[in-house]
Amino acid sequence: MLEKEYYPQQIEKKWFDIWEKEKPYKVDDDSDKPKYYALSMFPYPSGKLHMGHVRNYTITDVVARFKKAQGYNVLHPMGWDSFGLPAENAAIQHGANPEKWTLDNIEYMKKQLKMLGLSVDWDREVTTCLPDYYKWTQWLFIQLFKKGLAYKKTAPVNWCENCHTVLANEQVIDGKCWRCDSEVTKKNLSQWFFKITEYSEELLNDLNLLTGWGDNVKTMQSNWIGKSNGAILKFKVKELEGLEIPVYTTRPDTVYGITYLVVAPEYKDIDKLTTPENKEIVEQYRNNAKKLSEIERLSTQRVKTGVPLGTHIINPFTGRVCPIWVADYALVDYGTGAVMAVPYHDSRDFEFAKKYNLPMIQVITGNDFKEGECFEDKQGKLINSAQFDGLCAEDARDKITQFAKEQGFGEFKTQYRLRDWLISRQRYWGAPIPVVYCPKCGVVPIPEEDLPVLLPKDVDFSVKGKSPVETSPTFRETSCPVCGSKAQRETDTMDTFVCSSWYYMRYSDAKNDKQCFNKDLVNKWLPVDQYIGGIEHAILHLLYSRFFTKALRDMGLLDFDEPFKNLLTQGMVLKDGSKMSKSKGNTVDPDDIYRNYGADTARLFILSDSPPARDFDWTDAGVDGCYKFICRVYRLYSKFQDKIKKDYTFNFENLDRKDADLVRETHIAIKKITKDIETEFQFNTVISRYREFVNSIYDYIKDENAINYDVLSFALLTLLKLISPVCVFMSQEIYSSLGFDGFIYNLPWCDYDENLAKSANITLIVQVNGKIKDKLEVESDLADDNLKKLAMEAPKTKEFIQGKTVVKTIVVPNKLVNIVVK
RNA sequence: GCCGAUGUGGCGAAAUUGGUAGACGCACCAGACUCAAAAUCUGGCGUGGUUCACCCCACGUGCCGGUUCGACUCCGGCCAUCGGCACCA
Repeated sequence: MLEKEYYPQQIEKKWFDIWEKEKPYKVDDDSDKPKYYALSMFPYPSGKLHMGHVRNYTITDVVARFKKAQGYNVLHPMGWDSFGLPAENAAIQHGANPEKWTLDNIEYMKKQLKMLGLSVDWDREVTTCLPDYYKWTQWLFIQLFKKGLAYKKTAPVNWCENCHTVLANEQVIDGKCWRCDSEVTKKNLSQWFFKITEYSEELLNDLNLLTGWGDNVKTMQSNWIGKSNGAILKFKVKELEGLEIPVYTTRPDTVYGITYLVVAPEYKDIDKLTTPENKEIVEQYRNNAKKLSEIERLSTQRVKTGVPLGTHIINPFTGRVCPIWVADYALVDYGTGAVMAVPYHDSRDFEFAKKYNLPMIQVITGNDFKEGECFEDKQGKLINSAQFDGLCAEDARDKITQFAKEQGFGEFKTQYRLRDWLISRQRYWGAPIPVVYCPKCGVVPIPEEDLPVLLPKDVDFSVKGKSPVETSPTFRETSCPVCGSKAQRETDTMDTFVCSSWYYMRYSDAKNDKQCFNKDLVNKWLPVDQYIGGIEHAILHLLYSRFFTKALRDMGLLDFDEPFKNLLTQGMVLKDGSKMSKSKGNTVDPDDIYRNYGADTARLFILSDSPPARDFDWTDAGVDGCYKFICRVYRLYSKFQDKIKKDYTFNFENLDRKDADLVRETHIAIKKITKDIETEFQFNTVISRYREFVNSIYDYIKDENAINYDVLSFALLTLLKLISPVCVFMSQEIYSSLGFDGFIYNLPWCDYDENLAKSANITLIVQVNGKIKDKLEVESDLADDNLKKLAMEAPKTKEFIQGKTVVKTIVVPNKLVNIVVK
């Protein structure tokens, strides 16, 4: 029996317990239904769920339930991105154990997720910080290492002093650490990298395959990869026999305008290139450059500086001898670290040349050319360029590079901005990098049978200035797996983004203790059909995962090219116009909402108002409104629970007008709601349709004596299924109370009849010269001639066309008639 | 500077893809019920004008222009906000 009023707390608790026991969401790998993989970006177990999580997982859950109802075998898993700095910081600040801290948080948040009513198969739960998972992260590292895709090198890397670790380029935002916002400096260190650059071209090209991704994310990735086409040109050094300086340029068409050459302060041959007289000023300049922070160094505002080295290059095209300068506007890690300077046609060179009185030569001309100003036009014509004079710049770029290639001092070159992914971290709470350093054998990976390399527990978090792993008295000293002699273990751990680059594959075979996953299962379930999460991972996680997929494919571990077929980046949850955050004090605790309104209200509200991709403004009034709506729906069923017929039957042809209209409304509701979910997951309009449909039903029952209970039952039972993906607790409660067995989750989606999914009457718009003059209620599906006749005969039409000539009449079936008069 | 997204009532938004602009909701206003309040139900709600009971007219989707019988929607040119990239040669 349904209560008269709706009490979410009792009802939700009841179904929480039943679902926990009966596991209706367990997935069957062997089902012969078509598969559908719905995935949310898994959470970091920070302590408590926030509204961003609620929004993310509710969207995915509704998608999963809808697809299930449509007959798919749906995989909807959940897990924990559970390595990372906050756990370690809690350890340092409060003396907590990172593992306990993390697992406690997981336990709490897991309960919160279950209370939200997610249709998750918890038997596939993945926790990246547990050895049964990170064993396979380590195994994958070793496979990458064997393939040459994981390597160690000494390089200038990003260092965050506050977090006391190195960072990947992707984790440096505007020169600052992505986590703690403190300034990042460069350090020369030996670190582990993944060779993501090996896949630059494919990562860029395959963006075209991702038709289910938004342009915003694709452009961000494309910008990040930063492909440019140009040439390498080699310049002989006049004073040093045999030494050449290669430069990378996208403007080989301007070679005849070179007047000097610039190398970065860290350029490798800089000592050789410096004459004894210039040694002192060059040393001084380089030392100053070293002191600059990344932010200062990369600022476009800064005045360019530099000093001459004293040596010169010979331009092979002109024979011209040009001085070599060191200047920090040249970057050591892009191109070759050296730049050919063409002041007339590059604004940076122009600024520099003006400051130091270096000569300029014009080699391109065009319409907008102004004497004495930098001219960067890429479409102009060449002048002062010997046999290339008169060519348009675009052609000249190819011809000049071709010429250089034939002469042996140049070649075509494609350059990418993307750098290799730095994955080692000097921190404790991560997967240990599974290698040892042997004085005889060098870098040796741990044999597979010895995995996992467990994180040591005997560590001291209070020691400053080094990784806690290094404080373990037992971890570091070991023996070489190859020769058995004394060796040292790597104490760095992996970036957490390594763990999250393959978790969605593990869900396909989460409990496998023999392999990272079975190949058939990963090929069966992946690619992910719908991935949903925040835009903040547009580059980081999504790019790394794409790289992992391609690398694992090339190792033969799987057979697809892209991990995520469709991507929905949901907007932020705002309160009072700004992002919910603890520091602003404008957060809303999901627990409070559960307690006061129930999870169904939270689910309904977070989907209402705004489309998923846009930001969503949380308001207390909005929550109230949704709660009222849920009660309004519930009352319909509690009022008619004795009258609702499970086996309703009626013949549409024999129905009264009023009853037929409700049947039509019902078909219209199915049609529109289905369409709105299928196209772009427009849940805000789905919820509008619920309300419209409920309003129609309330209209229908106004006259209690005129109710046809077969028709009403049809409407109410349809509404119940339509609303069930969103209001999961209430719909289940009503379903069971009405005497149905099992879970409404397993009930198929509703079908509709196209002929009945439209109104019997339409409003015909009558326009004269495109302006609305009248609206007529007419039967739908009338022939054009009939509509025309009706429109012409309408009294208002006559009034407006009187004394004028009808030039033409446009009829849009079921919509309008436009009469054009003169 | 380059690239992307967005721009519609007091607010969140909708618009069958070229055909009634503002569905649905929030807020607000009025009425019913009540001793009263809450809850619930009914109705109103873009701007201006004219009459002021209802009708009618003009304007209105960031701005300017174009195409069309008809434009939030298509085309051209701008502006603003947000986001990404950027001394990348």
